[in-house]
Amino acid sequence: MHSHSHEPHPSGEGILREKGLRATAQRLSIYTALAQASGPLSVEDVSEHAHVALDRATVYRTLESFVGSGIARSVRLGSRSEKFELADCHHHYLMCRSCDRVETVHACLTSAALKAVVAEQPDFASIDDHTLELYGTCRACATKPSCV
Amino acid sequence: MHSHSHEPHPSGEGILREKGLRATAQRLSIYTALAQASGPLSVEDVSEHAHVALDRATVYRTLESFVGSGIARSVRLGSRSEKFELADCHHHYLMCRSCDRVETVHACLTSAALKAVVAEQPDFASIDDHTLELYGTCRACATKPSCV
DNA sequence: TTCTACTTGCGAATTATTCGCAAGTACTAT
DNA sequence: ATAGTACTTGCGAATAATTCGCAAGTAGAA
Repeated sequence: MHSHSHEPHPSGEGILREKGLRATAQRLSIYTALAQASGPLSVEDVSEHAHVALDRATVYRTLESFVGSGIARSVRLGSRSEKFELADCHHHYLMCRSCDRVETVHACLTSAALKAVVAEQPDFASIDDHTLELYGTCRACATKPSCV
Repeated sequence: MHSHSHEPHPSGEGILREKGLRATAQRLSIYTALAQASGPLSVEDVSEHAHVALDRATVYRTLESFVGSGIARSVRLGSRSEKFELADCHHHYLMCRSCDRVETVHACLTSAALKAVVAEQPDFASIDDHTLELYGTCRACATKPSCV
């Protein structure tokens, strides 16, 4: 509600310029849609949330360039189509097998835990990123007796 | 090369019966293809490696039933299409960003490391599985000066 | 303001995945 | 071994997801 003092996310235009991408209305709109989303968006989701009309190919190409320049990342949480989110914050996902609810986890593995996993892999020089997806049962489903 | 003493993997037929699936030539062939593969296979890979002709829809349906009954699992290592592997052994993947090589990691996170990640998630009752994908640079690429 | 390279929209082409149905066959109980 | 039934398969077409080529539009540099 506080109008235009300073944005929660750094201005989309600044981000795009920084990465050497031209700041078009379409790109800014796609960036804003991602920034305001509560989770990863599919190409269709992006089109629905954007405030300008977007051709499907434009959305694909834009998201591809966002991923290429490190602005966004692609995730595939079991859905048929690819989804995208801003890459500004590393996190993981918790998924309930019973109700398909997806929760974001901001905690992360310690570097010691990661090192332990790759200790036996002599072929890898360095690990610089990772994804972790956790599957389980959320409390609501666990207490429901109908849920086997 | 030792002919027919006893198989490395339990007989496909036994596995299928155990899960309540009819043992057809197609299913056994698909099971064998997965068992002999060195990594996850796409639907097309399965068709190529199977020793009988397989209709595409049959491969999709069979893999779906394998996943449903816990024989196989589906993985999406960045590829456009879904891939499948037998679910008989939990493991993770290490991927080199420079050469796209994918290596299997048999070590796993400790339960303590996992607990630490979900410590702040009051909504989840239990975690029963997880996937972990590691991105980095393999030694070959790290020593190559052309590799930035 | 002009120029040029980068972008977009459109339409069509590919690729991935699913569906409906008739014919085939594994398994069960004779 | 045989027959019956439910589950599977192959085929063809449908749907969904993603990519491509090209002409017109536009951001940003000069």
